[in-house]
Amino acid sequence: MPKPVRVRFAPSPTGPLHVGGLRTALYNYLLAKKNGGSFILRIEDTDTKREVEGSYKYIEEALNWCGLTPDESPSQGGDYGPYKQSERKGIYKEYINKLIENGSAYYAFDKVEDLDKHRKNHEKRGKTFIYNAHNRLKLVNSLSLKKNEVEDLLKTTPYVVRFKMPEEKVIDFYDEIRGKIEVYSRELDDKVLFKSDQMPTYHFANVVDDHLMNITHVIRGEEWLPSLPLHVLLYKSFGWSPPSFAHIALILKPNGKGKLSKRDGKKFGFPVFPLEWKNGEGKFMAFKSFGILPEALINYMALLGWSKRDNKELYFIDELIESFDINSIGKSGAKFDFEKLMWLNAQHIQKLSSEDIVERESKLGKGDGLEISKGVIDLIKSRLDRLGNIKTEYDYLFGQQELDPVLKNKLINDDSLSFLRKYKTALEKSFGNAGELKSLLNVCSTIGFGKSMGAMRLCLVGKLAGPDLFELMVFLGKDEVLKRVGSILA
RNA sequence: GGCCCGUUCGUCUAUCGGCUAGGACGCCAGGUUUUCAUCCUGGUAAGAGGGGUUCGAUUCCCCUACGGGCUACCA
Repeated sequence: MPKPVRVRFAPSPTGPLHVGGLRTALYNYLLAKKNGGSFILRIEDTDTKREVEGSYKYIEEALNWCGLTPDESPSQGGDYGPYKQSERKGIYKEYINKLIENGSAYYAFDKVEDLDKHRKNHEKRGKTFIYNAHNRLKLVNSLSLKKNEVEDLLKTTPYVVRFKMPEEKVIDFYDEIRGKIEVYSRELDDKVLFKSDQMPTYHFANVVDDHLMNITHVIRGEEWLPSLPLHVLLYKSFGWSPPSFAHIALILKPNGKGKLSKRDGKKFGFPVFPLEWKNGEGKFMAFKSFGILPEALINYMALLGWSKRDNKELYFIDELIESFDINSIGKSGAKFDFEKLMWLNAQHIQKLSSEDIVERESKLGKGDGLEISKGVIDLIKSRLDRLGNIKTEYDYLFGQQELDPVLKNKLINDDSLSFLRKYKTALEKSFGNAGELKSLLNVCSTIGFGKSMGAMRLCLVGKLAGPDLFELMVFLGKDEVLKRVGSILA
């Protein structure tokens, strides 16, 4: 029997979750659900200095909003906890000692400043300083010092634990997306596994946790590809069999210069975070408050770097789970295209019932007291491509608006006023359904149907936009229509 | 600088040696809606460059260019 699929999304709590992280989470989630497996959220908070208050809560809420709810997480717990690395210190200590005992790792006492100096000197000579077999005996560590010196230093000075990278070895490893990759161990360094603050580094904690949590597939960003050989070697040093790995390409800025970053939202004028986030730099736009549906975001993120041959574009989460295939993930970085997201958003909105839209609007919590009725949505649904802007975009459905002065100048004159007067009088007598209102306008029209409609629309809307004029009249009702026309005539 | 990954319409992508290179977004044109939006129909536009391998390369190999990532006691 194959092992149950267990995948994890393992962000660091250094700020809000952005689209790149979200897509990584999504692919993990899809793989898990496709195989009836588990999706685990693990928080990698081994760098206490970079931790940002509120990040964990944000990540959790963002995943929930998108429907990517973990099966195991710090707040829900599970059989493999704790799920926060800062709470697993004892475990790492135990496992690092195993590596030291079996000769795969060693203590190092070099000062940070000394290493920096070495790096700078090498750089000056156009070389790269690599802490590994070529120079480790010239540095300060348990391989170069005598046993008693090491014991003394261990008691008196801060130390780190480094991985003992093999000297000359071809390391080959396999990535599900990229295939076989080969690297020479002499290009790699003796990475720090355990820091002087007694915390593990990413590389070490990640491998230990993935193994202990029975993770079967690691799907993560491409930025980790260069350290995959190290990770593979770590598994070997423990005598563990590694999970399978898939490194997905990064999401790029719309102009193609570098990976999409936090600040790009402001720069390009669209959100990059699911939920709102505030920090010292101010408030960041969010997909949610911008009126993007979570299912549209998920649909778009899935398609950014993954697709089926069948040309299908519109996917719901269940269909994504059904169709998802790790081998059809693309290799190259994709630029974030907000226009296409908006298009998908409109498509998903059209799939919603008016009642659903009303409910979603109310959940957006714009808290201005104005309620959006089902009638409003029925009237404008086909033209909606986002939520949250109905009251500003369709303000005339909630009250009479000022006429656009330019249009007023152009469309309101003696002729159109005389038509409006005639139509108003007729409407007072008979205000029927949309079809009847239309025929009635035709009867009253003295200046041509188009012009009449324009004048009437301007009275009701204030500009030349919006839903079908006669549907709009029915929606507003007789009194309101007469009032708005009357105020122009007055 | 070194190492690793990548490169098909403007953008997201399909193609896994036979291509008149398909779809979607965008854009343009036409139709429906006597307005606008929606919707429908059509159009626009691409395999970075140079070498191989092959009867045949977008597809396989090499080089170059370009893009991206890594090169920390950050993840």
